Amino acid sequence: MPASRPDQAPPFRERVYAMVRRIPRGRVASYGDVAALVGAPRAARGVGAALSALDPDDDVPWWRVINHQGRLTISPVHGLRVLQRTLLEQEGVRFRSDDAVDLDRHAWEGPWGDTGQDP
DNA sequence: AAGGTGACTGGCG
DNA sequence: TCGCCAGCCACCT
Repeated sequence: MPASRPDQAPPFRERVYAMVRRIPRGRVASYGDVAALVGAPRAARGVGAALSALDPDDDVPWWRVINHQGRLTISPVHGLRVLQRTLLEQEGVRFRSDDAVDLDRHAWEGPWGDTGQDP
């Protein structure tokens, strides 16, 4: 048996993608929440960087990740911010008059109950 | 290999 | 309550 396993844990980005894929339709999570769920509670910016590196073909629901205030902090270039809002609204996510998502109503509580696995 | 960047946050005035 | 500032982390030259 090998004495060491340096590559046991998947790369940061892969863990982020795997977690974001588990966010249910019509729900949202903050960058910080996702970071904490993948074991890097201070890497909120890293989550944003990981999502910005996604290809259009990837089946990762990146639009369900917003900032902790419920606002869309994605770069407005290329119409991405508008796209994100459109996709969320199509899933039934409601925005308040101040352009923030109603977190009390749509915030994802985490993977608990998703598969019955407790941390 | 060292420095710069960004789809973040929390703290402070 | 709101805006600004500095800290943090992963990734790319």
